[in-house]
Amino acid sequence: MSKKVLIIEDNNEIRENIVEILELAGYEVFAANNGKVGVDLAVKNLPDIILCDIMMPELDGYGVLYMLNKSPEAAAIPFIFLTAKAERVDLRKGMEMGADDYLTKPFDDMELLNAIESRLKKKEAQQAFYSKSLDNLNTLISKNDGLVELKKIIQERKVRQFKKNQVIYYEGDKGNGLYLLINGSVKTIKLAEDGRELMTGIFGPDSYLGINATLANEDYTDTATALEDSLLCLIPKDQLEQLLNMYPVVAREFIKLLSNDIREKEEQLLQLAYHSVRKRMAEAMVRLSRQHATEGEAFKISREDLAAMAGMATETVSRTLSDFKDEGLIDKKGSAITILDINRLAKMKN
Amino acid sequence: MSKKVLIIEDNNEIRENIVEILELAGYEVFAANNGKVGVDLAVKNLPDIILCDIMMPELDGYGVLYMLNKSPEAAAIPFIFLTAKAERVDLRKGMEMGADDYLTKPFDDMELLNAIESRLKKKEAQQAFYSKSLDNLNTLISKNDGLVELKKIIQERKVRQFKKNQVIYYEGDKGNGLYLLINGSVKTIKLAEDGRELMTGIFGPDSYLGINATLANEDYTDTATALEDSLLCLIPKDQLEQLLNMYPVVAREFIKLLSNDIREKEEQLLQLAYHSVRKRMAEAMVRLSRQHATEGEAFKISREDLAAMAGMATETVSRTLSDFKDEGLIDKKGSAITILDINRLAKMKN
DNA sequence: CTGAAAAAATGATTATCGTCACTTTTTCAG
DNA sequence: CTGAAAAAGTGACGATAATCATTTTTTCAG
Repeated sequence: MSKKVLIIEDNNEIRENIVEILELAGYEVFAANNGKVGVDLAVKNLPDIILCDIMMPELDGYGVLYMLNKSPEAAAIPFIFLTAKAERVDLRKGMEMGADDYLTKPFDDMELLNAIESRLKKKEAQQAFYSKSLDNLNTLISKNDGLVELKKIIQERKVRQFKKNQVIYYEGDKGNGLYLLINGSVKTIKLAEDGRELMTGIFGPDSYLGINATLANEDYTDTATALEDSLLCLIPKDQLEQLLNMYPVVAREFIKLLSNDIREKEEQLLQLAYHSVRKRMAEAMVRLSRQHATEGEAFKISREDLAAMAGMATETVSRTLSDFKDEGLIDKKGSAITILDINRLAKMKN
Repeated sequence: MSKKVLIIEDNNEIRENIVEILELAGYEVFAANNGKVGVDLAVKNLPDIILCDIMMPELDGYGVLYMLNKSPEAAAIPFIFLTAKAERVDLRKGMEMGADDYLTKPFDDMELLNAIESRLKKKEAQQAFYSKSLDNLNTLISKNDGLVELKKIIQERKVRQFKKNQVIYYEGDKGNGLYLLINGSVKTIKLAEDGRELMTGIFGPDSYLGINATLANEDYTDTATALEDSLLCLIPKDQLEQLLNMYPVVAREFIKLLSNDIREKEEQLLQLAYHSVRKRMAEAMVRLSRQHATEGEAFKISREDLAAMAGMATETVSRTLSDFKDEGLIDKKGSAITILDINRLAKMKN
């Protein structure tokens, strides 16, 4: 079956030219001459890939991308921006919103076709990698029916890539499901009224995001952001609900996850309440090193994220880390931190 | 069927005298001449009431009470201390540990029999009240099989009274089940290394205690203490486990409870991290007034508990409350606080 | 009702950590 | 490799809230 391509471009000449090229190349092509129609077509037809101009009247390219990100189905479709040279400046913004590639106009036929091909291939590769990596998903696997069922459901779902710093969901968004983090890493933060952030969690592969919002039938309570390019899979709420009702083991499993989460949160509370910044920073280091497995290996994290993690000012983070370095507890150059003495960090008195 | 009484007393003369009196009164009597034997007999025979001397060699009365409190079954048995005048000083300690009454030696026959009678009656009354108050347990009631089942299990269980300030379970204790709070109120706290306390929860009727420890199959993560005389019912772990496996609705219900708990903890985290003491104290006031339902009504809470709730020093609590009073937000005399302007408290900026 | 003990309040002092302003280092596109 | 922008680090300063010491008020058994 031929792949479906959606092209959104207000300039008739360019659009028709692209349609012609793509049809000749054997794709099934849908075309829209403005953003609104484009979004409609995308949601209805769920094409395999979308090409979209940035500068358009009414709804521009960024707007289209934003709208598509709202629909879990459409958000997973590879998205390529078409830009004139002048627009290149704001392009990073688009890439951070989750666009996968961009083409600078004018481009020739081969450039276009290659870009599409490689995107489609990458998507397929991701899907394959994902299926394979699921075999490593020890968390929920056993010989039990319910869990096998959950695994199956997960396997059937499409994956979606999130760029570094791209937001996965916002605090207050309607919880439409549970995200399973396949690979990469993700932080969840809550915003205080004055705009300061507090990190409520930091996650590696095989973690679930938005569990409590989904399971409580409420809005997301925090904002999830990719710390690096990450692959995630959305398990829609209704499917999850069905599973929970049919298979007690699945429910039991989630109960355990939630219970442990509470335990962690309580621990964090105690720390925030009565531990000095020094001690809190040490705790954060220990947590991070656990997250990043191998000891002695450097990891990168911004002072801002560290500050949000330990609930303190970025300047205080800088100072404390400098102290730690002087004391031989860690090493650092730039944003890369290496833990040298995890035992002393873990046992820090005050 | 005649009621069973266990008497633990090292003095042979006194013990035999009491046995005689009780047998004449129609009770089935077990006697032990030291604490160890007494505990054994109590756990094995589960008498309806226990009489126990305080001063005994090896295991004294406090020790017996302590041991009995470890067994969920035995802990529910009414417990009466027998004391000489000289021992009266430390008696409060015993009462706080959960003893229900005390008799000062020497006592005459009628004093003894009356004490026993009234204790047994009170116990029965509690049990009856408890069954009735279960009807108000809206939390888990619906027409669904699973929940009806849960309710039945709860109804069959024995209640147990906890005195004001009595500990229900300690942080680190093996989680042997879930407590349902029938009436009264309970706080849960975590201890920091330096001994300072942080309150992780404050509960009113129809709440569950120790959910997460029980459901995660771990030790209790906090210490639960009765804030006033409270009635609780223990749902043992294995029965709960069975229910969870048989009835998805029950599991679903607990999942919701846990999820909401996480939400609250995250909110608390954010507050601790970035809110001023003033604001935190205001939040605590709001939470307490919600807990104690009727606005304008005074409630009692120690500055120490408030400090643990908001993660600050007791002196700071005093100061902040005085400020609030000056500003007409609350009224207070002694430990009794009345909330005057809940809206302004809730909206407090900083 | 009374007095001792516990709890609460207040005052004085100080350490911690956040803020602001500025410098230095790192990062990254071209 | 280069230079501009972003991130990290540093210094000075001050506000907040903890601590310690003491006084006042409340509680509660007798």
